Amino acid sequence: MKVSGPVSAGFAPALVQWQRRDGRHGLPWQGTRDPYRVWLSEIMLQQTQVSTVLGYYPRFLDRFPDVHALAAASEDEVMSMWSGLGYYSRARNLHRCARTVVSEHGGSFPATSSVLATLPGIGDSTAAAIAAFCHGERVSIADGNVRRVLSRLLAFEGDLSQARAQRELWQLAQSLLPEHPSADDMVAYTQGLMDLGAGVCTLRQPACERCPVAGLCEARRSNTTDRFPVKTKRVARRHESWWLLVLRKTEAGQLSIWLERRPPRGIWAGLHCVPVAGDDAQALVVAGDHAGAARHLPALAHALTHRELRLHPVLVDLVPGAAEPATTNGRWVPMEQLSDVGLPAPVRSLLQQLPG
DNA sequence: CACTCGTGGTT
DNA sequence: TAACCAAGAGT
Repeated sequence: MKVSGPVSAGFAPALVQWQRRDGRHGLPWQGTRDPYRVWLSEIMLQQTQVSTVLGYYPRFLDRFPDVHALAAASEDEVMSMWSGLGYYSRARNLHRCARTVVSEHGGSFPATSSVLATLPGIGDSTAAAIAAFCHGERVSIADGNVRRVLSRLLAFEGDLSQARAQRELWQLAQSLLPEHPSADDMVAYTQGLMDLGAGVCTLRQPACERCPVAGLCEARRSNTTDRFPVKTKRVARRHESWWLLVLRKTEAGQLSIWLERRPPRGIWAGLHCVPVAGDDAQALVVAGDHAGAARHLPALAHALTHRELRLHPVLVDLVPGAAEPATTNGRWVPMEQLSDVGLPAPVRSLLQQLPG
């Protein structure tokens, strides 16, 4: 699967030149070839917008300045720093990857994309990004930006909701790489693909008048940019109601919340959370003999990729000397220490604005 | 391969 | 506003 004609010859040079003049250069993870910093940014940026990562990356880097610091940390420390960023398997794999790099690679990240892709949490696209940015390897990233830019450039008709078409397009991406790039060329080219997708070749209303390769673009020529990328399948989102039992107690002037650890698989796996029940009655069973004091707070909606959650908080203040909650593997966490615990975003939000 | 996994922004 | 999706990977 290759691209021929003027597109293959002109695309990469035009993109590289454009990126150097008009692309982004001031992001916190740019201007370095430190694999740790590049790797961390790429993991955080998976399915996550730049504006969101900007609020996490500097703090995370400050707390874990290098791969050794991250490897030495506990998983709970890592999860607390990741809390709110979502897709928490990324954080667990990040931690595992740091420990693997230290224990099996002498503390240095592998230099090639193929070896990088064997590490936890690093797939083909992330491996390519790290290798291109840090070592100038001639390999293409394969993210959403690339799929959109190239599917328009080539008027690629494959259905990108299918894995086979994605692989096919990735092969085309490989054939569009600069022919004999320097390391700096690969940095500019890789960044250029993302910058073009993020700021010019956008999902809706692409700014073709600002596009450096508009003259090569088949979708532009045929005025069909809105048909690409082709995706047929839709996300099926089912609705569920969850009851969140907020158990609260005061001991020695210390206000605490009862938190459990979520199961190792599924939604919010491994995070801390208030007890979750499938209905109101189950929540009150967990609350035990204090259910009478339960206060039902207004429900809040929380959308995940495949589910639409309706969360029903039930607040119970335990009296001094009351029996422990009827749950296992839970513990009391003082309100002041919630910032040190990995919590789902809606749960953290809920606990921060409880009524007195 | 199809499915699962968070959260926030955009239209 | 419900739908779509963003620097994807693991199972």
